[in-house]
This record gives sequence, structure tokens and C-alpha cells, in this order.
Amino acid sequence: MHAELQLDNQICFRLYTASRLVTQAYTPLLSSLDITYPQYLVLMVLWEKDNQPVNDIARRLLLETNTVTPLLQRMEKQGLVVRKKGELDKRQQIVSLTQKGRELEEQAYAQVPTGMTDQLSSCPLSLDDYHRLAQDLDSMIDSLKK
Amino acid sequence: MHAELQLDNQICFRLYTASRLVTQAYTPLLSSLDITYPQYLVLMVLWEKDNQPVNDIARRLLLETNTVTPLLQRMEKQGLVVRKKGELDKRQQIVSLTQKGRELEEQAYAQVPTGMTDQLSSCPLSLDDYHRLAQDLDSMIDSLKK
DNA sequence: TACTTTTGCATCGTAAACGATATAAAAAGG
DNA sequence: CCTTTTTATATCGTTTACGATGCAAAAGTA
Repeated sequence: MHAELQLDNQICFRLYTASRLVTQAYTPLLSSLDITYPQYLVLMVLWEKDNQPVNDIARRLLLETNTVTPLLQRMEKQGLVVRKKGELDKRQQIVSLTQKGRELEEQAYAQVPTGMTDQLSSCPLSLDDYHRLAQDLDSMIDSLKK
Repeated sequence: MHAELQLDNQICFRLYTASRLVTQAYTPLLSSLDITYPQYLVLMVLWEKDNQPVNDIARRLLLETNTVTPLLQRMEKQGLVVRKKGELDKRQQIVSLTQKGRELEEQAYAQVPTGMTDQLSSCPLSLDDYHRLAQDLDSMIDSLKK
């Protein structure tokens, strides 16, 4: 019986679990907008800066393009974004929000953050705790992305 | 431009990213054992206590049985576990380690924890930081699982 | 006991993730 | 200018996750 191999001692299992549960918590909030959590992430990237090539979106989310491409294809089919061949660099696909994609921002702003706060209301962490947590996660993320 | 909708302000995105990167960090360590990270989690559960029904494994990992069942089927095909119908309750499938599954524990113990430590060596967090991080994640996990 | 509900697991469909590979366009080198 | 290399996406195959549904066994109830 090796203590290092016990589930309870693993930060990694906690990250894995917390990530899944957070995504699950988002699901009911996002399904009223008809989007998934990864799609929500893409939208946040585009709300921050529209008209980006696939690569920039992928880099922002630390995802591979072979994850983002099918994601964008589904979003295009749903009318959230459009993809146009880059004029300057014809290899690029420039991703832009549609009217529908832009309008979702207000809806998301009205519903999603408060919805998440509600679901975490029983969580005893303070704002300072969350802030420290964010910094620690950034440290881990930074050392893991080579 | 709503600050609440910015990626940089989101704990959730950090959890999602940290979880993915940690899993990626495990991948080279586990592929020499010919297993994936979720399979490693199942093995840890069984190393801790062998001969468990599917449901107990799923509950321990906070996963649904419809995630765990195919996982176990693949692991059975690889000769890591066997599943036998429960004698007391014929609905249950009791999952047991094979010799091969048991032997992996020593190999994992020798390679995996140190391998992960190496990959996180540039992470500036102290042992105390990790301990606090674990507690904070447990708090979040606890409030999110209803 | 007969009927209903619950429980344990499996199956199906869909969306992520990601390694491996392919392809066209741009950049670099000779 | 021509060849080689790199870059930006796309496609394919496999494994997770998970909602929805199905089914048989167990538990609860009339």
C-alpha cells in the first residue's frame, strides 16, 4: 500500500474532479443559450476580440487546433460564428461572430456569472481564497505548458 | 465588455486548463504502462480495495457508471481486470484486478509519482501551498456535488 | 404473493480532447 | 527561381464524459 498512489493524496485527481464538476455546473446555465462549456470559452475569446484565426483561439485556450476546428465547425453550423479564408494569409481561417453570437454576450452576462455564484454559494471560500487559488493554478499551468 | 465574462477572471477556465495539462503530463508516464489517466484512477481505486462493484468505483471517482462501464470493458480487454457477476446481488458486476493489474502497482509506484514531481519542479508552490490548494479544491468539489 | 418502484449496469448518441497524418500556402534557403 | 521547411487547418481514429434510454434483478408495497 503506497501512500503516493492513494487517490486522496492526489492534487491531480482533485483538479480532474473539480474541473468536471464545474463544467457540469455550467451545463444547465449554458443549455438555455444552447451552447456547451467549450463553446462558451470560444465565445468569450471572440467577445474579447473578434475576427481571429483558428490558431489564435486555440493558443488562447491552450487547446490544439484539431480540437478547436471541429468545435468551430459545430458553432458555425449553429449560426454562432462564420469562418472566412484569410485574405493576407490564405491558410488561415478567420473566425468572426455572427449577430446571433454577439447577442449571446448580453444573455450570458445576465445569466451565467450569477448562476455560477449561486451554485458555489455553499462553498466556504472567500474572495481572497479564490484569488490565491487562481494564482496557484496559474503557477501550475505555467510550469506544465512547456 | 463585461469583466465577468473575461477568461482571465475565471477560476473555472483555470481548473479546466490545469486539469487538461496535468492529464497531459501523466500521459508519457502512463503510456509506458500502457494505460490512460482515467484507467490509472480506476487502478488506484482497486489497489486500495480490490473486488468492488462498478457502482462503488464510479462513486469513488465521482463518475457515472456509463463512463466507468466502457472504461472497465477496455481494461478487461487489456487484461488488467476481470468482471464477474455478483453472487449476492446478480445485478452487480464485481471488478477484480488480474495478476497483471496487481503488478502494475509496483511499476507505477516506481515511475509515476517521481515523474510528476519532475514535471512540476519549476512550479513555485510549496508543500503547504499544495496542501491548501487540495483543501480549497475539496471545498469546491464538496459544494458542487449535490 | 402480485405489482410497483428502485437500483445496477449496459447501450446509444453526441461532444470534447488529442495523437497521428494529410494538404495547401507561406517562408526560408540555396 | 526552385527546392525544402515550416505553418495553418483539416481529417481520422480512439478514449473520455455524460444525458437518455433500456433491462433485469432487487426492494418496497398493497
